[in-house]
Amino acid sequence: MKRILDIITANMQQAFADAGYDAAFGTVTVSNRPDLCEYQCNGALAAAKQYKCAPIQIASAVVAKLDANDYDMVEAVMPGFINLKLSGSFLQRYLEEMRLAEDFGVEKTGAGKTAVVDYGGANVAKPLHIGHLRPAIIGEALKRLHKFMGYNTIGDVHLGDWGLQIGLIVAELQVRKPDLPYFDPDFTGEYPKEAPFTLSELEEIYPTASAKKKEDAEFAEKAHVATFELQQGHPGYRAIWQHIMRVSLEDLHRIYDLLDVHFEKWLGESDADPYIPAMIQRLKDEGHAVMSEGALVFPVAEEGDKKEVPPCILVKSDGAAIYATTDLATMVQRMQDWAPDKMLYVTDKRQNLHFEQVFRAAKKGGIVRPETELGHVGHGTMNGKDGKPFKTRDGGVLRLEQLISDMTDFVRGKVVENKIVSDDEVDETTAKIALAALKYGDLSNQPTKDYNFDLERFAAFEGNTGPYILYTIVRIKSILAKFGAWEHLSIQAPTNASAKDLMLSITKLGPTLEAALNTSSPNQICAYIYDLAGCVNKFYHETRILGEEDGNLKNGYIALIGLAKRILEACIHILGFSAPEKM
RNA sequence: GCGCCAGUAGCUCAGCAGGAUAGAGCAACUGCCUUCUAAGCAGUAGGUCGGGGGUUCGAAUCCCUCCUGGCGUGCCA
Repeated sequence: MKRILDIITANMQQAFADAGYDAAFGTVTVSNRPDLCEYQCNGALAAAKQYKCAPIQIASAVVAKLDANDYDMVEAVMPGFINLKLSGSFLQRYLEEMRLAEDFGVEKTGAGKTAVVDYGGANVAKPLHIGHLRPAIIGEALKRLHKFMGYNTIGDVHLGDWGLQIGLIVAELQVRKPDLPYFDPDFTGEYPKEAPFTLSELEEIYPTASAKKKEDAEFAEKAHVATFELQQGHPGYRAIWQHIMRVSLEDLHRIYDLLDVHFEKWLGESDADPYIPAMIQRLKDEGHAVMSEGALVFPVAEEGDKKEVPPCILVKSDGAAIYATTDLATMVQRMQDWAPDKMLYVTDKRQNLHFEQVFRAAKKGGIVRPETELGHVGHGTMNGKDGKPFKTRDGGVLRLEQLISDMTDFVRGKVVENKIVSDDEVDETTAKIALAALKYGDLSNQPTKDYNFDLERFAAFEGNTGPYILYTIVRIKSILAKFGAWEHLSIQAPTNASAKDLMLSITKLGPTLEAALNTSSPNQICAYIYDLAGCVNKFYHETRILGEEDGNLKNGYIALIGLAKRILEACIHILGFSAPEKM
């Protein structure tokens, strides 16, 4: 469907042309003075200089040429604004078309394209902690947004499952349990099916080994050797690695499920490993990769750089690969297997320069096509309520699972207190509200900014929060349930100001989603549904819906809130949460 | 040193392809439930948009400069 702004702008441009002025001045915007009008055009002010006459004269001349059929009000006001109000019948037609169209007629800008969203960044053998929350939530929302906009989407968790961290675990395990068959070079039988550690042991082994590495040079050397041998295919170490993967993945799945975050692909650095040798050879052959200070690097500095851009390091001076290498090799794999048009990386913003380097190398080295879109969504840090890094009472890193359960416990208390839902529905309702509070609290901030996590504020049942959005939906659901079948009812022209405001808000869905996609900013969707929910609540407050005696009018009201509900639900689905039946 | 980001109401944040009176939420205060869920709605109060220059008829928004804070800046991810 055409955007309303495009329709009005086209009208306005025609009017400018008809009045003898450059049509380019006819751009219409949403009004910043809703008390005066719904849409405005400031072109006459800009045109005044070029045509050397008073802006109000131009505005008046244009208004005289404007086809007034679609408007309730068209006026030129000092110093030269052109103010517009849409007619009720125009809105009625537009919303009815939205109601009947698939996905509300939002233009599928990604149709036929494939987008890979790389988010998560979980490491095996380490529990998810609060640092993993933002990439998971933001990445999931961006992936779903791309899907809604027509892209074929592939979410990849891109596990940290390779390299020194595994070597450290192998080395530490050997210290603790040297008699295990994995360490016996003469062992020829089948390795045990059971892992030689539990999840909680595993989660303790890694930090212990990591700390030991710093103090114990001999141990560090062992870990490096183990890493090397693992990568060379040492059967015992590979078997341990398999155990680590199995035990860890099961737990990672469980936690991501709690967040309603789902990956299409559970690939990781280990999957990129096989692509590295050929890639490096090719980059060498083509002269992209050169030796520098003992390392093999890919220079990516460009003329006009404001800052010094260091080269991408492909092979360290000790012969090992590094994260830039696996990131590039991962691109090789993705291009080969999926040929995506777009790759989006959701990680901490501090990795910005790294991705700048990798993207440049990917383009220069022909790893991706020249037109492949590469983007880094660098998110800010989630800090504690006091604005300082989030820590547990004893100074440790808070586990993601703990954060979720803290939020859930807090919300459960309120749900029970309200006594609206029956006992056997408490768990499900609580889970939905808690997830909405957590995700909306995060997503309503700009991704790039740091923000402070405040459990009470996010789960507050008033204000600009996830629960407020859910409550609005629940109210509508309650009315619709009492009304009966409503899906077939048609939108009618607005009968009062709050109905019209609600309709105007609904029309802004498409532009909002497009803007959110183009700027990778789910917060724009949050701002939109907050506005929409406000319009719904105001309409709800001012209009007796079920009590309306005029059946025709009542049907129109029902159709309107039904459409609002569908849009709200579509939006929160993109954001990654859902509404309960009651709350 | 160089680069990037941020500085808007007491607090948390929108707004920033220039436009009319800078917007929300929280906190404070005031109204509105015998009527579709008051987890709601309406209102009052609260701001030198970090400072200073400049461009413009018009700047929170663009340019310059300074201050403050955070981050990055070749072999961690």
